[in-house]
Amino acid sequence: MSKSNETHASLIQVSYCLFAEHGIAKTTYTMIAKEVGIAKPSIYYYFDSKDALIVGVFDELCKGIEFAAFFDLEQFTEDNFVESLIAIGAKMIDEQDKDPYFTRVLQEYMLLATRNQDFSKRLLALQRDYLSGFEALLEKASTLGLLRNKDNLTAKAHMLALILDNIGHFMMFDEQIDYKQIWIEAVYSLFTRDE
Amino acid sequence: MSKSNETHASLIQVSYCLFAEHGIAKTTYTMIAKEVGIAKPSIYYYFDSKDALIVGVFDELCKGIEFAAFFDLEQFTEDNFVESLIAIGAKMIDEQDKDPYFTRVLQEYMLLATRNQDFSKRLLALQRDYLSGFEALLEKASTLGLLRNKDNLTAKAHMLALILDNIGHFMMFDEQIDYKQIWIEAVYSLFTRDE
DNA sequence: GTCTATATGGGGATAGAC
DNA sequence: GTCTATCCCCATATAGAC
Repeated sequence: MSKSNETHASLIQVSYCLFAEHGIAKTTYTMIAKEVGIAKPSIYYYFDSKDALIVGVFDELCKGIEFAAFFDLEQFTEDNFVESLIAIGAKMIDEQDKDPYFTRVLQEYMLLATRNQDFSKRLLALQRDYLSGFEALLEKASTLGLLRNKDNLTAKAHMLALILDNIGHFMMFDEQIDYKQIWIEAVYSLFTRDE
Repeated sequence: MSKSNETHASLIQVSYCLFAEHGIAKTTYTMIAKEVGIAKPSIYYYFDSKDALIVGVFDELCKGIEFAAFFDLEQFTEDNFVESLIAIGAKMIDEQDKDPYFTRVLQEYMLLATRNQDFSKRLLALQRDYLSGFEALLEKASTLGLLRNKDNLTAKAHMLALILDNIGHFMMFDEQIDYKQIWIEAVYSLFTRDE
């Protein structure tokens, strides 16, 4: 990796952490430069403005978090459907547990998105990707005859998406809740199972 | 209302709106003073610092949003339980629809709370209030024999709290989802009903 | 690519008159 | 209670050498 790429990556990485710790608006070039170990004006060689840096961090944040990165429709079969769904949710909860910065920074961008079309378009696309992903998943489950009830698949799919999403929000400042159990209950509530 | 109280209330109200539109960090005394129609230093008569103003807006934000303000346990009976639960959710969704500022400002404070003990304590208490409120509600439903399944009442209660909470988040930037239907599905998924 | 030096603007906050 | 005038600081950003 060239020196240029190294510094670029370091700028993104450091900014990401500082955005989580102090918020985007209160993170300054002075703080970033100090942490990266370069002079403040050097940042302008990589990003024309603070806004450009904010976009750069967002680009990085969005990498590899689309629905398909976690859910592979093919892997779900009649025999493993419920278990797979629960396992993936548990995995996502673990990852958020390990990187508490992620949710915070994402929240920062969600708020930015309420005032900025570019961000709102991209976040909306991401959200829609998850909603339609869960819809496809439940359709497959329905075809396999695994659902307790086949009505309103769309609303049910959205419900799952909402729960998984909000677990992240809650985790930001309440560690005492059994999030995996909530996810299990949500999944069980839709699927038939021995009781 | 005295002149003093009038200005105080106006400062809170205007700040609340500006916080939603521009974010707390990017809202300045200059903007607030202009909107309220007083000179910038006059604000210091009411709030010693910007931090004090931020707390003042938060105090106002917290008024009347506790669980009991929406859910009265007494009103839930065997006959109206599911309908009441659905109706209250629908009412909360309508209110958030009418005041899109509320969720945004609350989100701003949630992020502040990740860096500030005072805010995090108070938000945590509010969250716990909702979680235990839903627990009590489901216990009553269970006693009345209305639940499909009596296991893991806590996780089920938390699931409802999560969904209602996150509907607000989603509403911030996606108006095309049938949120009331999602709430209905969530409620139905726990209660027995004719199918 | 990275530096030092510097410009410029606007933020929060205070002094003190009315 | 509200004003005008003013201070200090630090933010983003630029100029230009190396």
